Amino acid sequence: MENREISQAVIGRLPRYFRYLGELKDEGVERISSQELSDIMQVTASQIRQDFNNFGGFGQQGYGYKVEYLYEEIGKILGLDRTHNLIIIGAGNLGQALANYMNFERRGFLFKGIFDKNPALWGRKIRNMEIKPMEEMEAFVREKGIDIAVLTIPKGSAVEVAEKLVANGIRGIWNFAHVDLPVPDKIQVENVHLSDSLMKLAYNINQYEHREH
Amino acid sequence: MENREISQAVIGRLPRYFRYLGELKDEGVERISSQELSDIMQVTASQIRQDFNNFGGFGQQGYGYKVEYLYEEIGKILGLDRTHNLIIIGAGNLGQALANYMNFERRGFLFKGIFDKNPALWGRKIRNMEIKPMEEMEAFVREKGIDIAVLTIPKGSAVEVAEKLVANGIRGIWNFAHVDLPVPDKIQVENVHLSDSLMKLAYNINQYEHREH
DNA sequence: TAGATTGTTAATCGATTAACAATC
DNA sequence: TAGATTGTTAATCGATTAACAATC
Repeated sequence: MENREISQAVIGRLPRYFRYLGELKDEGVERISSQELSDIMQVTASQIRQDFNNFGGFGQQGYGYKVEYLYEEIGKILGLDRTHNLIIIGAGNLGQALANYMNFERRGFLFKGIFDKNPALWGRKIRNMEIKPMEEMEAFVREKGIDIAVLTIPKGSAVEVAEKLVANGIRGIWNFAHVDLPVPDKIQVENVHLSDSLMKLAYNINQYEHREH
Repeated sequence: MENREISQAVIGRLPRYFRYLGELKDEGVERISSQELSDIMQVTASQIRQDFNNFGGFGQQGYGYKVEYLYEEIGKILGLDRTHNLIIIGAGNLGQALANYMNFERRGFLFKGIFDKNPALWGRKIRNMEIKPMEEMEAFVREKGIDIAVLTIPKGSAVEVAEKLVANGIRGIWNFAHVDLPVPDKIQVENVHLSDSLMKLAYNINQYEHREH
């Protein structure tokens, strides 16, 4: 669809646009101007128009944007019109929580398996899916065409597991392990470092105290 | 300690510095130059020096930085030298997973309570802490001096709960609900929108396919 | 003292915002 | 046609990188 490289700053805003447009659509709103959307989302109308125009004109001068159309188009840009096969590696609390979060399936992320190295968990069912031994992971990724692996394992083993995933054709890793993964450029990694996020919150709380106000 | 406003871009990098310095410290490394750290962390030495200098000089010309000292100082900047009282609101899968994530305690985030509106969960124990009814949350926040609330509830009730938290003196919200919280400026919010993160990963995976390579 | 490396200023780059011509 | 609002260029702002003088 598109050859220019879009900045990650723009990409990072797309899911939020998508969310707001989905809500507007559900409320039955048919059209919206960048200014109206600006008021709701607290970003400048200028940024909204710039962002959308990275992907070609979705609007109509003098009219604005058709909510449903824009929603669909942003969904396509995000790749939500296709399906992705996803596995979870690490069936601890967080892995189980993510497995049970049904909403991902709605967006085309198909939960295909969950693995753990702990034998005590093997065979136990989560979302009607048996937890499998880690040893079976590599063949599974290769043979079932798994696109995305969710890493919810301790950081000690994360790098090694990531290497195996890459060797077996994974395309993206959603990394909850508290470590940076050294993978080839062609593999996409999205980090969710929860403790980093909490530290940032702590900083902002304490900082506020030290400011004059 | 500091009056200039530090950009969120800088703050966002501090936890990662903290993590790497902690690892270096554990490995027994005593000193490091910005260039060496640059090689390890894959950011420019210039950025490292600029970032640290936002908070005053931590290094020594001709020598570099003392790892342990720098680690301690960044910890202080992040407010990890004090404790924060934290509650979790929503005892679903994610709330339970976070409650069980012991590591936060090590950083001074003290788990003081967990609440849910579902009576079936009341009294059940997580990390030796009984799940309490939502009705008790407001008084608890007020009386126990709770600083941080972790919101792991559906988006439908998140805004209303956030308002109650604010009214009872909360200082920061770690928001996992898929909605933006309209709170006063003095309340800090750190959003973890998991599905946004997954969509971003999906975009990058699909985008890579469409590029020439 | 000479060498190394910071702290800091200056230059560059990229992202955001403003402005306005194009056009529905 | 007049009014509204986009698409897009230009201006501004902020963040990153480069350069180098200060100094340990």
